[in-house]
Amino acid sequence: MTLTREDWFVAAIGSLRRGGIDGVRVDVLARELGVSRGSFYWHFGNRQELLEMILARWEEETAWLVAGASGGATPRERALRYFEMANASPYPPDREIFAWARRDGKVARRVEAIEAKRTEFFEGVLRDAGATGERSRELAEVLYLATLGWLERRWRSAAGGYAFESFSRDVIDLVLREATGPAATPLGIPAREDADRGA
Amino acid sequence: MTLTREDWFVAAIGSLRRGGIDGVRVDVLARELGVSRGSFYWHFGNRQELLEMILARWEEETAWLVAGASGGATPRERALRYFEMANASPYPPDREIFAWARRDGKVARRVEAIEAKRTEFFEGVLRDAGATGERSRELAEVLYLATLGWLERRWRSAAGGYAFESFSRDVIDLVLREATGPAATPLGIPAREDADRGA
DNA sequence: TGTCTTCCATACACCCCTGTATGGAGCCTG
DNA sequence: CAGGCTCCATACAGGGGTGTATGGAAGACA
Repeated sequence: MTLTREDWFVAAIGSLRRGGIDGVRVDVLARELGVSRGSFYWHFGNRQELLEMILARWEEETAWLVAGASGGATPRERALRYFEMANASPYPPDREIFAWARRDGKVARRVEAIEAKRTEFFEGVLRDAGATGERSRELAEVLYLATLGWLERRWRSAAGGYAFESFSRDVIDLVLREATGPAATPLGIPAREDADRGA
Repeated sequence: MTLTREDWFVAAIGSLRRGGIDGVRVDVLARELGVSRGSFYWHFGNRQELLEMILARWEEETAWLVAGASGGATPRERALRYFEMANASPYPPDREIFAWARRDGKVARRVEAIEAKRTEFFEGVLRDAGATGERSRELAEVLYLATLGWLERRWRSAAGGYAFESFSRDVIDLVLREATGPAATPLGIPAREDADRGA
């Protein structure tokens, strides 16, 4: 019944979900696993090495998402699959990685690179749906930000009873309608600021 | 040049932005303010009292947002004002409060109560725009989640050059079009799952 | 001028955490 | 069954953090 490096990693993900990156502490994990810290320092050089493993594993998530979602037949289905997979992802949670990135510039740069790949995926989806270059970039951002908002809020209250399936369909369809639509005037709204600075 | 309780609070918000709630440490603040921890323990009973002050101050933000945004003439303008104010809020940052809530059930409950007020506001906006009861709740959630996504991502890369003004206008108009539209079939999309489980 | 109040410094006890050094139990292998 | 390898326990040093007790400086006030 000896532990593996992966066992420590799994326990670390649990601590990460509960207490953020600062909650990932080797003595806490050791107590949780019922062993001493001596075991940890055999499998890992130090705590930082475990944190690096968490970040590296998280970085792999996006390739997994994009590969899986790309199997969808239509643009709508590809976006839908991405949402579904992100919602049931087994990887380290985005929220805690982002919180970590806020406190560590090196992490922030790596997170930014991964997010570029994500929006790139949505951009392709929207181009396939008929959006032009500039507009597909912006709408891709809307789609991606919607997933972030959802993942941020879903851990409590299921977003007020609003089911994930409904939410993802709503957002995707709202954006896709815009992408496939005429889009002469951006949104059927008077082109610039007309009724804005009204009062 | 003596310090006030508010001075400590302001310094705490700075630490909160940089290091999350775990980064709010009295000895760090003391070094930052150039005084000893003895000063802190005169103004506050303990660290927890400072954290409570942060949360209480954050709770006040929503009333400020709703009151300010309610001055808008049209539903669209009210939503737009909410977005603008949230984007330039002087209150403790949502992101860090949410991260805190993930680690503390008591905080989570208070956050949930505040979020209910926020979605309630958007719900009213969408009802004013013509959405029915159930639909206004769902679309309100879409709007709110979009603000969360934005606030999560804006700290880096300005969301890929996609300006806040464009983003907020896009999201609001997308949702408002849906709210004011016919909405017989929810989104101009075949009512239930038709092309979904296709391949 | 003496005293009282306000605000902060200093010092102490204590806890939690990291990293390292060392030893030891158990298994595998010849 | 001797030796080596794997995995973990124990013990130590050290840093960083909280909270408390006590003293002290500086102004208000009579």
